[in-house]
This record gives sequence, C-alpha cells and structure tokens, in this order.
Amino acid sequence: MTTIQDVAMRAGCAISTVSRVLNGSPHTTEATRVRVMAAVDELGYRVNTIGRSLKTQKTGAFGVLIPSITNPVFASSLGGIEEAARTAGYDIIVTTSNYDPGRDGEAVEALLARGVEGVLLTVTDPATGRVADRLAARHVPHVLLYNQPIDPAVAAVTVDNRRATADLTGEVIARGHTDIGYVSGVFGSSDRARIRYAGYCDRMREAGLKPQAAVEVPFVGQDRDFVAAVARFLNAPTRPTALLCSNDLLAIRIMAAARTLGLRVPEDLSVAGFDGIDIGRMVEPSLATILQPAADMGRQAVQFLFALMRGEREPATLIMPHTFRPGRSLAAARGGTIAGALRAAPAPALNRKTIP
Amino acid sequence: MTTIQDVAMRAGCAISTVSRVLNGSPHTTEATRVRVMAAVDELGYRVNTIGRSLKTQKTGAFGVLIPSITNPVFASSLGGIEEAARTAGYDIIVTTSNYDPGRDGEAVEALLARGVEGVLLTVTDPATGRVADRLAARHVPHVLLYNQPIDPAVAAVTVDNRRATADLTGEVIARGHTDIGYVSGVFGSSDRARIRYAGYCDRMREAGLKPQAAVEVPFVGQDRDFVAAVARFLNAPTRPTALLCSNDLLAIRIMAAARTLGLRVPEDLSVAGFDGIDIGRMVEPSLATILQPAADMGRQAVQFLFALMRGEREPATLIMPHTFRPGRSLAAARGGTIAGALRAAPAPALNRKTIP
DNA sequence: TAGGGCGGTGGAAACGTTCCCAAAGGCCGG
DNA sequence: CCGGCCTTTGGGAACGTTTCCACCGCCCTA
Repeated sequence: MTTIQDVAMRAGCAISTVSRVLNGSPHTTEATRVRVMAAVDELGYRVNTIGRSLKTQKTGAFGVLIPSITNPVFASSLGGIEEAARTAGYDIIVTTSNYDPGRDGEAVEALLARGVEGVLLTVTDPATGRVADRLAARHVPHVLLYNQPIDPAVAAVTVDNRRATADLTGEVIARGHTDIGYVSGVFGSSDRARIRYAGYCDRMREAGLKPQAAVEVPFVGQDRDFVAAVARFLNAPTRPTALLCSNDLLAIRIMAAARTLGLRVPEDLSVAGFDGIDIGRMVEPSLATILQPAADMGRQAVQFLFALMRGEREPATLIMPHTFRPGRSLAAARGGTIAGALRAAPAPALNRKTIP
Repeated sequence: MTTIQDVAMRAGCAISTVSRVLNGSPHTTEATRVRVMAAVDELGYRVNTIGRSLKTQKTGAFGVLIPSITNPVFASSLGGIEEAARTAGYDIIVTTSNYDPGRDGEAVEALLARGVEGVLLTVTDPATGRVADRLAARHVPHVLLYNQPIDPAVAAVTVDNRRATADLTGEVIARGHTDIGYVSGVFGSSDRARIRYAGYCDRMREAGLKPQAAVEVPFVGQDRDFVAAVARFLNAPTRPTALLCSNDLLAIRIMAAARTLGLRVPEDLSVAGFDGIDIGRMVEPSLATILQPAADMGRQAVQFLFALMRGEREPATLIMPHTFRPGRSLAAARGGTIAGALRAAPAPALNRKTIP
C-alpha cells in the first residue's frame, strides 16, 4: 500500500505538507501543490480512511437498523437513506433485526463498535427496547424512523400512525361497512402495529361501531402456516365484510390467501393496507392503503441526523404527511350506498409539522 | 471514550496484558483475566475498531454494490448477504448504482477508500465497466453476483441466464404460443437482460420460430412514460400472444399496464417474468417465472468471498440452480392444445455445478 | 538597512490498537 | 541447591493520518 509517506518522499517534501495539500489547506504554494499532486498521480496514492479516522475520530459512516430488507417499505426508505448519505459523502452500514426484539440491542452495539457517527433505527419496540436510551447515554446522535418515540427528547421521523389508520377506517366506514376486522403483525414486534390498531379502535368507536379484537399473525413465518392461520379466520361464519391490515405486505398476502380459499376481493371481502408500497398499485385488485412517503422519510431522517451531529438542532419529532390511496380492493359494502360514502366527511389533509 | 489504557490502569497491569486477555491469548493467568474483565465491565470499555483496524489492516467489513435496493430480487439477495455477513461477524457497506453504468466505478472507489476487505457486486455491465479489473489490480477479493463474468478468472455467483430463459421460452412454446415477444430493461444497463434475450432467441430458433426484436423500456422512469411506451407496443395489431419479460418487476408492471389498456391476462396476453420474487406468487394472476434462489445466492456469494479472502479457493463461477415456477399469467394459446404441451419435452433439471 | 510579521514548511506527537521482544518469576531436574 | 526453561508480564514500536508548534526566509515598512 502506498502511504502519505511515499508521496512525501517522491514530492521531496514533508508528510505534513502532503497532508495540507490533500486537505486543501490555504497555507501552500501552487508549486508544491502541483508537485504533490503529481506524486499522488504517479503513485496512485489514495488516502487511508482508517488512519484518518483514528486521528480525527470521525468515520464518515452511520448505521442503519431496520427490521427487514425484504419488506418494500423498508427497502424504499433504505433507498432514500442511501441516496442522501451518498450525496453527503457518507457511507451506511446496514443491519437488520428480523423483527426480533432481542436483536435490536446487539445490532446497535455492533454498529457502535464500528464507530458509526450516528444511527438511524426502526426498532421493534421503543417502549421495551430502550435502545435509544443507550445511544443517548453514549452521546451518539440517533433518529428513530417509523417508530413513535416514547421520550420526546428522542428525534424521530414518522407519520401519525394512529390518525392515519383512523382516517383509513373512516374511508372503510364511509363505504357502508360496519363489520370491519383488523389483522396485524405480532404486536410485540411492532409498535406501529399497536398504534395503528388504536387508530382503528378510535374511529370505530367514534362511528358507534364495536372494534374487533386484532388478529395477530406471525409475519415472518412459513407461507403454509400463514395461509392456515388466515383460513381459520376467514372461513369462520363471523367473517367481517372488510379487513384492515397493519401493513401492505400483509394485506397482499391476505388477498392471495383469500383467493386460495375461494373468496373474491372485494366482492366477498374488502381489504385495505398501510404503507403505500409500489407493488400495491400493480396487484389485482389494486390495494387501498395509506401512503407514507417512505423514500422521503429516509432522506429526511438522514438530514435530521446530520443536523443532530452538527449540534444544530434540538431533537424533535417530524411528522410526515400521509394520504389515502384508493384501490379496488376496497368496495362499497353489499347494501352500502354511494350516498353513504358521500355523507362521510373526507379526512382533512395533514400537513407536515414539527413538534418541538 | 474509555481506551485500553484506562482498563490497564484500572486493572493495574500493562496495556499489552489487557490486549492479550481481550483477544483470548493463552498466555494469561486466570487471576489477571478476572481482574481485567472486571475493569472492562466497570468502565464499560469497548474495543475501538478503528485502532484495531489500523494495526491489523483488517476492517471486518465488506462492500456491496447493487443496482437498486427497491427491486425485490436485490433486496432478497441483500438479505441473504446481510445474514451471512452478520453471522461471520462482518459488517456490510451498501451502495447502489441505480442502473447507471458510470456510477459503478465511483461506487467501488468509495468502498475501497473505506478499506473494505472485499466487494460483492452486481454491475450494470461487466464487459464495458471493467470494474472487476480495477479490483483485481488492487488485489481486493471480489465476487460478481448475478453478472456473468467476461473473464473466467473473476469469481461469480449466478444462474445460467441464457439456459434459464431458453427453458422458460420452451414452456411458453409448449403451451402452443408461436407469436412470442420479448420486453426488456435497457440492454446497456444490464448484461442479464441481454443474455436472457439471447436464451429466448436460442429456443425460438430451435423451435423453428422467428425471434422478435426486443422491446427495451426504461426501467427506472416515471410510471406514466412507462405505460405510454407499453401502450404503443400492446395496442399495435401485431401484438404477440405471449410476452417474456426480462425480470419479474417489469412483468408485473406490464400486467398492470395491460389491465389499464383493457387487456386480460392471460386470455388476451400471456406474460412470464424472471427472478421469482415472492410478490409474483401473490399477484392476480400469479406470475409464471424462472425462480432463482436470490437469498441463497447472496449467502453463497458471501461464503465465496470469505474463501477468496482466506486465499483458499481459486476464482470460479458458481452456477446456481434455477426452476420454472408456473403461474396463471401463462396460459395455453387460443387454439393451442394440451397435446401440444405434452409433446414438448420438459426442460431437464439443472443442478448446481462449479466451472473451474 | 534593519526589524517585524507572515506565509510556507518540517518535525513530531497523538489517535487506540496489536504484537514482538525482553525481562522476571517460578518450577523442575540434575 | 543451583541452573535452565517455561510461563506470564511489561515496554515499546508500528499502523497512516492530522495537527500543533517551531523555524526559516521573504517582503514590507520604518
């Protein structure tokens, strides 16, 4: 490996001079600058990031913890994160928890050991994990993504999950449904699932309807087990006319399972999701859902993290806007009326706001 | 930050002793071991990876370059990669080219500057990019993933794209289709797209059919442009009865576009993809495709990379097995016969093999 | 012309770790 | 009982970089 030492020798100057030239220090002659750069080119020298990091205590990298890479909503946000990081000259170190609450902690420890300058994280549960606390104790800047922070002192970028699901539930009710079920990933693996369920309950009660118990299904299991679990539920005589799912991937799997069971969506069962993944627009029937701007949330989280690193900003929760995306998976209830749909007040648009 | 120095002071011994205990050197007393570990716990000491890396010239990280995180097939392989890396105690640094041939090079440079010990890469084009050459020149272990290497001295994990597409084309022909089109991502952005097209041509000619010109569509563009481009093609009177797509995501988008245009799949148009992404089984109609074991390919590539790092193995191309996954998107041609399907010889199973 | 200031440069310490080498202590065998 | 060997420990150099400090000319001004 060619080092700064070699360059100095070749250029006939001191190591410190080379370093100055390389870092664009003003105290340097054009002549030496040219000589040094020539030596750099001839030797094919490239600065060693490790040596630099050791001295400067900066690694130029931050960590990202997400539950899963294969869920398109996290893939999208990761895409936004990667882009924003690259633009700023930062590298990202990606790690996953696979929805396992225990792995949140070790994953963050591993990131810390690597010397990341900050961490972006979507934890399984901010209430029980206390991962953010450990980061705070170590003074490592961090931003929660998708999670709703327990402690307002923790920075976060999310949508108003509760309100959004309430809005979505309102859309379903407006289409004449009264028997509306809720299917969810395991509550212990996702605070979003819990919060969204609460939003569903809010709106149901508001409409004078009885919220149903959430059906928790294992999110990462085998397909066969999944279909079996769903079948037990959908074949029951008490099957609802509409089903809210805690996320789009789940909704799409449910639709596929329903088809397997001989149910037609939306004629026999309306389905709605949450996330707004692209694929939801391409499936048949297209999936009604709440759209959250995943890639943009990732980008925003990165900007937020940088601000925190520079000490420019106090931690705050950034609530991103959500929108209802209609889809053919959600139809009027049998016997429901267009008039009923028109009577229902449309959900007011939520604008981005910062809660200090 | 607490350093090894602090621990040594606390434990009342030398820095080197602490280092030995931490690294599990045999030359160490149980008593000192206990004393050191106690000091470590009390001080909450964690080894500084930067300092270690500087000394050992090992970073414990390798780089991953993929075209896009949001394509599920790359997300899946990335999932496999992440898992395998984590198991081995390695971190991964992820970067994307967004199918831009120019960005392959800079991305790899960035990874190298960070001091990765190896690189896993899916480049846009191994023929023109010569990225692998640069890695070889710098003696950085690297494995191509999904790409078919030009130079057999370059390690790679892939499927037999040409043969696989030929197999798939055979399945379509066996269902009585003779007018079979091919839609593809831009050839310049993907060697897979080109090679797969060649496989399609092979099998068409073999069956005495005329291969059609590939329709290249911009893969990352706006949805509106995409639909417009596809519409021009699908509304033409020369529309084929079956369409092969260079990947699943494209196939799913095509199916959605076809629906928008009032075409029924598979009644008016059969569609087949390539990749075997999960979502393809959940869309309606389910997508006929070639399944490549994405996550497993990622894991294998990691193992391969480790072997290369240890100098254990000569570079070679690992061809993973592919399988045809039937789907309702592919039906018998109007006027096609079951007998015709039966007459067609089934594609022989491909087993994994290593080309030395 | 002499002195002061300043721009450019070189030397060296420091970052946190690993690991080689030497020294010290204990134990065993002669 | 003493010498030698082996085990354990300490000291210090090295990894590649940044950056502080000191030094040396040069130029400008008095």
